[in-house]
Amino acid sequence: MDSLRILVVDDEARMRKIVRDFLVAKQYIVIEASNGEEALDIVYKNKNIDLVILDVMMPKMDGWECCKEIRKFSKVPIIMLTAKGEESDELQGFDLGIDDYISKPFSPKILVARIDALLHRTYKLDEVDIIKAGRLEINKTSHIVTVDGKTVELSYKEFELLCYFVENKGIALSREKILNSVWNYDYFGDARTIDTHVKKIRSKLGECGEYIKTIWGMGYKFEVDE
Amino acid sequence: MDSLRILVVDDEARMRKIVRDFLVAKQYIVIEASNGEEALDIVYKNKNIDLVILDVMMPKMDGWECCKEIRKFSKVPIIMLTAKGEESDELQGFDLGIDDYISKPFSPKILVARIDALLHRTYKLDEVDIIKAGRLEINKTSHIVTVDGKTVELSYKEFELLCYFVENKGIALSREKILNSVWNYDYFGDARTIDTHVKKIRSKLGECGEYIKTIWGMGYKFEVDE
DNA sequence: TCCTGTCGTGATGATTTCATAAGGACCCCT
DNA sequence: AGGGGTCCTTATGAAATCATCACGACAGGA
Repeated sequence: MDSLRILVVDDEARMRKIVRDFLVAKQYIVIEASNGEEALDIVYKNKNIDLVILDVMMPKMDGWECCKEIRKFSKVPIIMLTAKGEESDELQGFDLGIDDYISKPFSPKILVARIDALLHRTYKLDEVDIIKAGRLEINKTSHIVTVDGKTVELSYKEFELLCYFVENKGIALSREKILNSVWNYDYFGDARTIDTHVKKIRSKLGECGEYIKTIWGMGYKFEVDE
Repeated sequence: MDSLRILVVDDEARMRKIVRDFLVAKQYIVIEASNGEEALDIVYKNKNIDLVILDVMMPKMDGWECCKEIRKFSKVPIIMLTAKGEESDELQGFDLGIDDYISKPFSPKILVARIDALLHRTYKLDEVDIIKAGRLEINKTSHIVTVDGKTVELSYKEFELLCYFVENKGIALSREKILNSVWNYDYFGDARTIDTHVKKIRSKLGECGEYIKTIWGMGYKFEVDE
């Protein structure tokens, strides 16, 4: 994932610096604005801003106002920085379309956690679903399997079957169970078709193919040797 | 696996509908409650609820309170729906015995993914079926037998037979009974075949083989010496 | 073409049978 | 009572039989 671009809007340079330092440390790209109008301008011209951190208290155009304006043309996630005692403003904030708020003073942990959470919610970053097993890595999101980092080409069914094995590692699986889970429940074909798929997966995975164990008279089991 | 039953608790009908639609699409059975007390009642009376999705903000009895009450008599997995900015409550939530939380607003994918993950955590692991007897351990799920922690390779029939013995430890079993239980009822071969299997199991189990006692003129009995 | 599923074959391992040895129970005889 | 014989049961090892699996090849379909 490439670095995400975060716009920090605050009239106090000191505050911007604090926030920037935390974010830069977390590999984000930070753009700064010292007032609402400038922020509006930047968001408008740079369509690639991924998140806006907006201070409430600013001269000329305050945070709420700025937020309202941004929402007229953009759905970029916005986090508001509110000073203490402004909790009553929360509801207003949510109505205006902010996605989260952080009360000052805040800890760096809170700041980064909230940003991460919001970015995840918004861009669904955490849906990346990776399962590792020994030298094997399965990325369910991108449908990619690697052995020692090298990509292995699997067909759709092979991928499904492998996922099922890995998700049930250590469990002895009968052919019937496998058929019912990986194939549609209305599939009544030959259970031997599993053998064929297992064979192909094993050969494609190379040495990792041995992770799929045959349990004689029973079925298969996925297990990583120690 | 049959359809799992999920209880959705939220005072807003609109919210319940959103969640319900996603879950029904995923083949879950959805039960609804519009407040904490109702939820409590449903969980108490229907022991077959497999998961509870609980909104935090509810009139009368809120989510935390409801969770605490449910935990007094049930271990059913609970996912909390928290509104924005309630992240600080997280820790409290986990103390109260919730299993996961999802911040609003959430994507359907997140919701379903978390539910799936939690159900797997909760019920898959419970499927692990381990029987211990002296220095012997039988893992029925992964079809593994160990003596003093060392794996012993048993064939399918041997495994079945050993399980039968262990599950009936202390009970004298006639050959006929064993045949009828471990072999298919339509097997009419020689009962001597049991002897052969017992012999193989005994030798494979080493010293633990002595757990299988011969009862002269009768059959066998599994018993761990003190 | 590539994916998926089916089939036949030989190899492998599991199961059963069989022959024989070993062991226990019982009885008779001293 | 105890030794020895006999009968019946169980243990053992080997051989025969049987079932399952891996593999290659192929067919139908997207």
